[in-house]
Amino acid sequence: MVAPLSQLLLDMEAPILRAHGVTMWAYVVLSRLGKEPLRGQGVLAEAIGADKTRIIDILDDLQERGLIRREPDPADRRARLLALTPAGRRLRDQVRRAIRREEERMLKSLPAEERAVFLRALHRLSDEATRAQRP
Amino acid sequence: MVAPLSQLLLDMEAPILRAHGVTMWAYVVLSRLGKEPLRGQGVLAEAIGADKTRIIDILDDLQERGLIRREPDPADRRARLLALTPAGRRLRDQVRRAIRREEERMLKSLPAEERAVFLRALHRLSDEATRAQRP
DNA sequence: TATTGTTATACTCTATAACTATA
DNA sequence: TATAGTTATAGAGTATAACAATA
Repeated sequence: MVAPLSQLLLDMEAPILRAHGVTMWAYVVLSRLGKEPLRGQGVLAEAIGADKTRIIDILDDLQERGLIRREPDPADRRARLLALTPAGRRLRDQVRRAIRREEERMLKSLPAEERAVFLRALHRLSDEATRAQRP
Repeated sequence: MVAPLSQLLLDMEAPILRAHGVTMWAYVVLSRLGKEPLRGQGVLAEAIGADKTRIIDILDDLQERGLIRREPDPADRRARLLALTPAGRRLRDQVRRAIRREEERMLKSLPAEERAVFLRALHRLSDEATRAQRP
């Protein structure tokens, strides 16, 4: 039951992401970064459950488009400091809002009370899931 | 939230499937077939959301191991009739029981009432998902 | 000619190993 | 020497196109 639901969500998100010119992983990166710089691409990759080699092209693209800052850490110039630019934050918020709207639509078939319980349970289980995967 | 949960379920199922000597797709095939023959590999592929070319090796293997019957339909010898053998049904039931046990374990953190609501909502949403994907 | 299953091929995603630059 | 990032390569999974058998 979970797998088809996950697939439906991906299919729902795909046109939204495309309309905003980002791939799924690019959006995941934008969602994880904030105004305050994150230290190290490896740390970011680990945080979003991706390989460090996989996010390089994504970061290249986001940087070229002015959506993230990415500069060597003065304290250790091997590492990169990563942060959203204002434009990156705007884009992330736009996409997030569009996706949330669609999610709301999908949840419309559930009565309000049932929906609240469902989301709470889903939160709990997915928290356990992420914790179980990095023990 | 759904994606990590889906991943956790896959990771949980992997060792069970391996212990019983089946891949995920082989188990999906066994789960879909019954005693009464299903007519056509294309129909089966469509039903489990796979490509018809992808299930051929899986069917070859399951047939060699005596877990399914697979014979030309006398009425139209282009198509194949597919059904579980008794051994196939036994294996499917064993795997299903083992997976259900693990799922119960994962749901233990939810209060009984919450769990019931959660599962009902999940049923509803995943039904809508499968319907939405084949309109 | 159209359809079922099969084979061959190409494409995408992901992981692994080798390389560079800093430390 | 060890680590962060990068590049190059290989592998799994999937989809597309061409083919053989039957209708």
